[in-house]
Amino acid sequence: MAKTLSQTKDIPTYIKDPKLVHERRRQIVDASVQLFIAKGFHRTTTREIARATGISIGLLYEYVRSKEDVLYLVCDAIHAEVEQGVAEALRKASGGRDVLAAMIREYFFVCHRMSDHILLIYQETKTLPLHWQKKVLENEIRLTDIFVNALKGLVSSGELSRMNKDSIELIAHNIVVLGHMWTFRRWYLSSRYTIEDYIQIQTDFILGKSMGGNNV
Amino acid sequence: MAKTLSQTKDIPTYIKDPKLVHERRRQIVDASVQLFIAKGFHRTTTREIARATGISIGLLYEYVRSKEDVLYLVCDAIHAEVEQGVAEALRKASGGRDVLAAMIREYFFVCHRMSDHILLIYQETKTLPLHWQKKVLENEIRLTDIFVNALKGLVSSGELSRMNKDSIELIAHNIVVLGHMWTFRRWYLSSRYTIEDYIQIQTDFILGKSMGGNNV
DNA sequence: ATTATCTATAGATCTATAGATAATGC
DNA sequence: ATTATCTATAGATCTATAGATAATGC
Repeated sequence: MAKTLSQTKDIPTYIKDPKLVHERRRQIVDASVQLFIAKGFHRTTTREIARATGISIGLLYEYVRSKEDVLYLVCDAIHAEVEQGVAEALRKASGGRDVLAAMIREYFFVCHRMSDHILLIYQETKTLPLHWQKKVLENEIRLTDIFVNALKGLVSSGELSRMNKDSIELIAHNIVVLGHMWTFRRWYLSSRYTIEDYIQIQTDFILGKSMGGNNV
Repeated sequence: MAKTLSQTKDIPTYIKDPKLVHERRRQIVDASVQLFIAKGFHRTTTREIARATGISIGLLYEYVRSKEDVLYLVCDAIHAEVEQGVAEALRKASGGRDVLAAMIREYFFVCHRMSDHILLIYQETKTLPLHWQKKVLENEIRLTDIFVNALKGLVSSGELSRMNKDSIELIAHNIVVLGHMWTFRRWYLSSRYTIEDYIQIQTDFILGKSMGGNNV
């Protein structure tokens, strides 16, 4: 079979029908996410992936070139889902008063919902080939930039006090990471705080309302 | 050879001399840390560990029962080093005025120095057997508690404004995690901020000096 | 005589592919 | 006739151990 190679979404395949590629890869990703979350990437075998997807091992390798390709597809899908969740959350948050608090709230709920997925990214990013690590990290920046822009808007509309650009950017990173913190310290935090408590306290912290009164 | 089993530091061994066990394991850990940081746990083979340690593969298995034992030893050693670094840092910080800022500063420098090691813990904790995961997480809490106690001291001496216990605890977690953030976002942050800048901005943020002026 | 160490390898994977077969569309 | 799929397996590991040898201390 003199296969010809078609290119879809960075990963080449021998399957001709792009629709089919899309669908099958979605199935592969859905099966793999579960497996990777449960056992980690390295302890999941390609046979398990094929079995959970409902296809043969041979067919799996028509849709990806390697197990690492699967990991990349998984990371990419998770990011897409998070980004979509965040975009929607921010739409909800905008408009009302106290926009920043609402954004934080909605974003933290996304983290809450997608805990396992975010954790997986933290664990396995380094497992990817370098050029894909870069892609994952770019995704992370894109997410942060959403908050950077929101913060800038609030500053220029006077709802937040003037800050230099470096501070704004870093605070955006802080918000993103404090959302992630709920995922990677959840084993401890969730026994002490509900997600509602967590959001409440963190919002005060981020807005400078906890420590504001220090006397130094 | 009817070997008898001796127990050292949670991991049994057939080697009788405890001093030797300690020394060899230190060698194994030193070699493995490097390898795990460079290639990750799963992509490092036991043969590589033995070779890098300067012992045979057979001898390696006299000092540990499994590759996972090595990972646990590594995680434990890293935590000991971080904790020692932090303890020393906090000693330096205490006494002067602006204790909290000094603590943050010293702690962040520890994170800066031990970037790769902290990152490794984030990546591979989930790889450990459950009862060791728990141990690693307890270590993490112990570290956080150092900050909890420091914050409590500052509150009771009036240097920080009154806060409820939940807030204090969570802020301690925040400080710890914002230190870690420098390690897992370093690829991005270090191109924009020096560690000094980072400490400066984050300290203001934590102390509520960035956003304090928001008008809502 | 006991403890520490090494060599050689069993046994168990696991990824990826070659070659055969089934399904599809002109 | 072309595309999609499956079965069977080559080939390459990798962990862990058995059994042999060297070093140590009484």
